Amino acid sequence: MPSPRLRRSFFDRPVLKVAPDLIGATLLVDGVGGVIVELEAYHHTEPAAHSFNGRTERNAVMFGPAGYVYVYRSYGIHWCVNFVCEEEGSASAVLIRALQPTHGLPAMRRRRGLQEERALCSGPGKLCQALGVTREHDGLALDVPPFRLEERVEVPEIVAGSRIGITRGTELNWRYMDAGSPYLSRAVPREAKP
DNA sequence: ATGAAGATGAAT
DNA sequence: TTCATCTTCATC
Repeated sequence: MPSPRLRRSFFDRPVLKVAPDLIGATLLVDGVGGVIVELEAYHHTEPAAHSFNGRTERNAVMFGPAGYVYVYRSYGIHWCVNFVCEEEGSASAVLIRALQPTHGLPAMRRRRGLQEERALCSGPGKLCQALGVTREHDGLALDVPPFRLEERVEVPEIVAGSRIGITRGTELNWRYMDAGSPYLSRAVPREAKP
């Protein structure tokens, strides 16, 4: 039987508290998805956050209430999906970086043009392609179809590290991952901490 | 109006 | 390590 669904209020608290609590939750888009095994937190006071320099057309959703989806285009090629956290106006979010595929594997393989399970959702651009997430999803609530988010049933070993592809603000408390998962976008760094 | 950089991924 | 590909945003 399915786990309880996460409500939007789950995200209405500090982004650094939400991030580790989301590891192990299941994300589905139109029934396709899997278990979140890696993500990164972006607080609006961080120079690396898209919201750091204020509201723009692209990041507008980040300035709204918690529990909504922020999708942006990366390198002109890929899509990346975030969940907005904290109270309205705070403009903080978590970037979903990797999933363990559990639902709709055939659809994922078709969209990705690959067979290898490890390669389906092991990166922010990859998982958006596998789940069919695009600009169309920007601004949607994540507790309403096509999105569905289920509570985790077991708490994995969660470790934190520094964010990937970020040159400023590299402290070891922004990237969270399931230490034992083979579906991460990158290996657990040596300096990772519990 | 223009240009430089970018929360990536795949191939070499 | 290179490159594809193009939007976004700051600056001129």
